Amino acid sequence: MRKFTDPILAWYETHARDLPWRSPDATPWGVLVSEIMLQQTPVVRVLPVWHAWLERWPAPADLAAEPSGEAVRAWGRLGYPRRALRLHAAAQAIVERHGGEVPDSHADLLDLPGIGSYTAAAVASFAFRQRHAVLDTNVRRVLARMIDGVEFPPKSQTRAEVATAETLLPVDPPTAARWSVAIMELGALVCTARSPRCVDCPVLDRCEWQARGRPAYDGPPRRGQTYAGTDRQCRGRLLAVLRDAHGPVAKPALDVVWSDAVQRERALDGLIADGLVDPVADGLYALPS
DNA sequence: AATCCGTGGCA
DNA sequence: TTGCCAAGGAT
Repeated sequence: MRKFTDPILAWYETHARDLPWRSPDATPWGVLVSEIMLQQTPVVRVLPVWHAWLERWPAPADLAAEPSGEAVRAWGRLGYPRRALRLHAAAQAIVERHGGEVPDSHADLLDLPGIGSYTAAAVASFAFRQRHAVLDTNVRRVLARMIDGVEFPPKSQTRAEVATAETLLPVDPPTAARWSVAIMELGALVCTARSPRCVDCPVLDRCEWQARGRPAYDGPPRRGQTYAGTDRQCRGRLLAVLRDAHGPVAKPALDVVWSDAVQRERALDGLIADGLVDPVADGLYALPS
């Protein structure tokens, strides 16, 4: 397997981006925050929010002491604001269960709100230099191409993918951790979803997809997630009003951002049910306290 | 297992 | 212009 790992590890040494959560100064909390923010959100959009977040809340206890609505507001326009709520809940859980220190075990990380198998493996690897198979969208794509010779991985993660990732994982934990970030970086910078830069690939001569002539994806069609007109867009607009306001907002200020009353009420109810909005009084709404 | 959940940049 | 996609998780 070193025929794959060695060239990618060497490539990473010279091509890795200088991201703040990879700095030796980064704390486990900083790594955890970055991983939550990076879920489905590009690095360039995360960077400024991450800096502001860590400056304001340098430790889990700092965030845990704040109302959850402050986390939602500081989240800004990163998207999927339930992540902010879960990060706040995770901070509280870290204080209550782990004395305010981010736990270093995969199982304890997995028990935290908003942390699934990927994020638990990522934090254990990147913050604590442990050995875990880290399977994100980048890694899955690299493995699909390099090993299986197909352009894209299956829709949902398979056992075979996990087995492949574990087979490639170097034995030495610190080396495994570096490998995990290296193959992710390769997927992010070179083995990209669209227009991969194969000429810059350190394992081009070992890539099965390349050997087959880079055949186009022929699996089941991707479902296009139309956004315009959805509840998600409506929720986004409603929450933006509350985020940009200083205090509680009266109902009419929410009504103006979406014309379909039925959908608007459904979206608002959903936000309340999710804990993202607090109906503080008759006709008044605010971010949760 | 399939859906839902934001947002913005880009080819 | 618009579909695609970006370090997923919860239900």
